[in-house]
Amino acid sequence: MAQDAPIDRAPTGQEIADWVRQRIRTGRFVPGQRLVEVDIIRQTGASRSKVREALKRLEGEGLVEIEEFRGASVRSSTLDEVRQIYRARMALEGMAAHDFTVNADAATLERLKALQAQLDTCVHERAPDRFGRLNNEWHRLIVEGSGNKVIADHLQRLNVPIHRLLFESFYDEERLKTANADHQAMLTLILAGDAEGAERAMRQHIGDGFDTLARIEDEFYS
Amino acid sequence: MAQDAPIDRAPTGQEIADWVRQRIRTGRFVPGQRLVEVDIIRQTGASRSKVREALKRLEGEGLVEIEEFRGASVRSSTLDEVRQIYRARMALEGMAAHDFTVNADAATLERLKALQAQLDTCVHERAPDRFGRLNNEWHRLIVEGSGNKVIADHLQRLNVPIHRLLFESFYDEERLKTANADHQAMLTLILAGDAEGAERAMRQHIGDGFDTLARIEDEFYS
DNA sequence: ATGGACGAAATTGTCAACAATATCGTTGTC
DNA sequence: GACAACGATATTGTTGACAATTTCGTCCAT
Repeated sequence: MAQDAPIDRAPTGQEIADWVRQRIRTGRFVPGQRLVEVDIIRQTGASRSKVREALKRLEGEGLVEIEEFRGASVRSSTLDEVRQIYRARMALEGMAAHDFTVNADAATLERLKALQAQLDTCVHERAPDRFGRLNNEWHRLIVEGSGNKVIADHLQRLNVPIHRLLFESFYDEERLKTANADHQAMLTLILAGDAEGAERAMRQHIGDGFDTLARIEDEFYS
Repeated sequence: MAQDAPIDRAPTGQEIADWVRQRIRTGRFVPGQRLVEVDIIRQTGASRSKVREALKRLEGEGLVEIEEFRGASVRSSTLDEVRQIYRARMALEGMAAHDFTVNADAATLERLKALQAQLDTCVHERAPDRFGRLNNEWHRLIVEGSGNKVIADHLQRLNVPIHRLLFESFYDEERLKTANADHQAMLTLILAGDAEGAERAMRQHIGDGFDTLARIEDEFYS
């Protein structure tokens, strides 16, 4: 599933960008780490122009930082910047939840119900890692099902730098339970057609997610 | 103020991207128009690598479309895509209005009041063009003053493809009046510290903006 | 040992030439 | 006149070599 190996044919700039993004998400490229062109060339088999193109693209997305004659490095986010990202997520994903309630078709609703059942299982089995993955799918399903590609695109960009953090919280079992309860409540609101309720719930849910995260970070740094 | 002439020293990729963006905003590059590398080189004095870098960057922002061996052209938005953009704006700028109410300092509030006074004058003098410019400043002040740079950044990207549309509506005098009334009402809510009220008002205001636009487009195309 | 000066190596930035492809006008045929 | 085949031109894609700058190790004086 997750393509992580070098690519056989000559990769396009977009593919290299994807490759780097993935490695940032999975934590193989950590914040501050320098991204040396030759290394990427060796690992992907791409030409230098393509690598440089990809790095420029990633700079545009705010994922890497490029200094003149020093090259690219993975940008690190302060806690305050993470807070700002979460605030943007609250706005956009809240809107997505609203529009999902209005627009989602029957098949998508079924998929959401099925996903919810799987998430419930994870809670019972105390499987935070699997919960994290399914949780991501759950959120993505809402966003894609809202029918707003612009919002989906911006949310995807917002999520990359915090991707790893999205899993952190679920090792706290209390948080895992409340998060799942949030999802169940949202599902009920969605099925009832209460778009504004779903939006409020989504915003609250994401806001709580950040609060948990901030608490963890505080403990970590104190 | 608006720098439109070629640049003297060798421009950076970012500067060329800005240059192209500006020309798209001001309508000198219209949707569908092809952006030939040599032309941009001639007009900016930049090297080809830089121009190509800039175009790739703009592609990443969704502003231009690049086809293999056919080059870059200005992307055109369908009415539905504009609707999606407005929906994203409602979410993000609504959140910005909320946070502005909580975070804005006294100096910024004064600037907002001054701007509002200028806008009132424009309504009296029936100056839709000036109103459009000041209106943009008004919205930007709210966003910048909210203290959330992430949201500010995403909003700026959202606005570029619809920049010209933002002026269209104000040639309808009715719209100009209601828009200004909206601003006044929002200012009152902000000064009263009613963050949630300000957010609701902002969302309503932007939603109405799109409705007006959609009506104009409908008339235009029928 | 510490710190500075120097130079080699590593890394990024720039440019120009060439290859691949698309575009457009011309010609010839029906 | 319509249309296909063809070639000339224009345009974009790719590569490699070279320049500019930083980085890092070495040597030397204190």
